[in-house]
Amino acid sequence: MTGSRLAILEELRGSLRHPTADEVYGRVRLRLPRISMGTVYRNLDLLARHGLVRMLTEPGGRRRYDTRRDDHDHVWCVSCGRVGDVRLSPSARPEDAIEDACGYEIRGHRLSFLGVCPECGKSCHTEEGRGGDDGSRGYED
Amino acid sequence: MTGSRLAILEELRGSLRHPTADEVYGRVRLRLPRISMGTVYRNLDLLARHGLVRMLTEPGGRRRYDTRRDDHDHVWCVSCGRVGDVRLSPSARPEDAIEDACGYEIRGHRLSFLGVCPECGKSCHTEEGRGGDDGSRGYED
DNA sequence: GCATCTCACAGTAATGATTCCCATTATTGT
DNA sequence: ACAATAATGGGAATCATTACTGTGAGATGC
Repeated sequence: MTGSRLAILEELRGSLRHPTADEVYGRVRLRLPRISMGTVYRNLDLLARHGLVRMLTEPGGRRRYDTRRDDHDHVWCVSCGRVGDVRLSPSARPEDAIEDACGYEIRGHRLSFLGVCPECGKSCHTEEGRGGDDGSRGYED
Repeated sequence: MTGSRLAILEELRGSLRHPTADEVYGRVRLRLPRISMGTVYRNLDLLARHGLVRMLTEPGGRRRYDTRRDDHDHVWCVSCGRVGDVRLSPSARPEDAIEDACGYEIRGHRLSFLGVCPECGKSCHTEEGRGGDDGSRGYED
């Protein structure tokens, strides 16, 4: 755990929102003025890979980072872009419970599963993890 | 509905997968060799805005397009990147039902809601749709 | 103490996806 | 047909992210 890595993690933890890499860069630079964008990306990726932060992909493609590690989902404001956290009770139908949980007026949702397709599952069994590609995106969310 | 717009929609409908803009471009260019990337993006966006296609954002950020208009969710293979469609019965717990529904070995999911946050909801009522920004991403998914 | 090794780093160039711009071309209404 | 309007092609610009390269700081061994 190097100095810049720690600074990145701390800034991320101190942030209420779910900052983009660029926002993290801006904050960390106040402490370490010589830090570079590459270092921020490298460390965010590394922290995500080790499960210390969660990487989110916003509708549109930009990435955001989250230090909450418990199981929760997200609400994106289609107007201003802000991101909130939500926890749903397991039995509730998402759309029904969500408005109460976060106060947003819900317009829709995205539900995507990440997994291994039957073809890849087969080749994994025979080739035993060809290329280590398997699960390389498991830290994304 | 112009010629290129129709060609884009037809190629999209003829595609089994969920192609990226670049893949759509490649296919449409076989028919209309002079079409440009800008036209593809402009029309995909326009078709999405009108609800004729659905825009997806893959983990990592690239966009894909889908012509199925019924309510369904997606499975992404973390190994090869292919995307599948799934329909869940409304009462089922996603993770439990999903493996049967698509044959993927599920490693995780992304659930995000798109909505209008309380602050934006308030200013909408008073300013009545300031800038038409509201809902500009409502066609995303 | 000194040579060496290694790793993270800053700085910068390169890439990939998407958007913007503008002169030209197609489409539409009359 | 003709003017008004909208869409297009081609290329440049932008944005987010990744890759490359040389440097320095700290660990390791002698």
